[in-house]
Amino acid sequence: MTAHVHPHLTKNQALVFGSLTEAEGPLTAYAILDHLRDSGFRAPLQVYRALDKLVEYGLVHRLESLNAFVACSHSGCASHKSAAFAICDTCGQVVEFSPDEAIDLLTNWTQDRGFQLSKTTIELRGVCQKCAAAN
Amino acid sequence: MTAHVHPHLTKNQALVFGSLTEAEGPLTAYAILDHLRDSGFRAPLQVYRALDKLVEYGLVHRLESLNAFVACSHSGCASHKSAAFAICDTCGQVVEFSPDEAIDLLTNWTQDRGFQLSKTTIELRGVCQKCAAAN
DNA sequence: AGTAAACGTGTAATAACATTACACGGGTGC
DNA sequence: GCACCCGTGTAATGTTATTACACGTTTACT
Repeated sequence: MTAHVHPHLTKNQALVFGSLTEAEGPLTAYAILDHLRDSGFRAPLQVYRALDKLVEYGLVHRLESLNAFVACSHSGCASHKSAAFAICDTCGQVVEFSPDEAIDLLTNWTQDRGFQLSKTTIELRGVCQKCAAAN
Repeated sequence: MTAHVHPHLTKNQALVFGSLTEAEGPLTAYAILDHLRDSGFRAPLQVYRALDKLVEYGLVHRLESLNAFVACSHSGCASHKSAAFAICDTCGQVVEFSPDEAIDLLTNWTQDRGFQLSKTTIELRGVCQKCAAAN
């Protein structure tokens, strides 16, 4: 982080980022590859390379529990220290939020133990209000 | 959850659980398979089936960011509401802890939004004190 | 005892996710 | 010019997880 707010995106990075921003929810690398076949993508590596950079720039997050990727909700806004995700197992929708207090508590835990934290993963799985209401 | 504290383990489940408790740190399903070849294991599915049950019983946790599994530190003790993991990227050691306050905050967030939480994943990646000291 | 249901097991094949290795091309700066 | 860095293209391979099918054991009900 401490990244450029508007890093220059290469052609492939822009295509991958476009796929993710157009999508309603998270996409796997191979789903992105399929979307971009018409744009000339041929191999998984083209997607993974772009994703690596986009994640590094903070424009995209990886969802570990899904092996998938989402565009950051706060693009252009580097205000949050770290992100958490509520993932609906019924409709696949993902809500990104910034539980700063909870993250502070976790960060304190690590500092108390001399653990040098580099990445925090918080993912909440369940059923969103809309899907729960729909039974 | 609300599981038996001492569920009966089948032969395969006991073998897989044994591999994980003997191991220093997390193991992938295929690493477990390799360990158990001499005990007659032949296919990944034998491992995955046992792991599914062990996770269901609360005896084993899956580490999403590692695609690996660890024996629960609190085996036989169902006291914690949910677990978090500090994972050292240098030595691979995993420390399990129960950040109840942080989890309460996250749970409140979901309740405020009518999100029915079923699973919480909290994984902290970084470098443990020992490895940091060793440079 | 007979038998159906539930569960565990064994095996093979395949699907899904991710990386390594190698070659090439376009810029930048000496 | 040429060395260096970065992005790209392609193929092959490695790693993680699931589906499908067959069979055996236990449980529980009649």
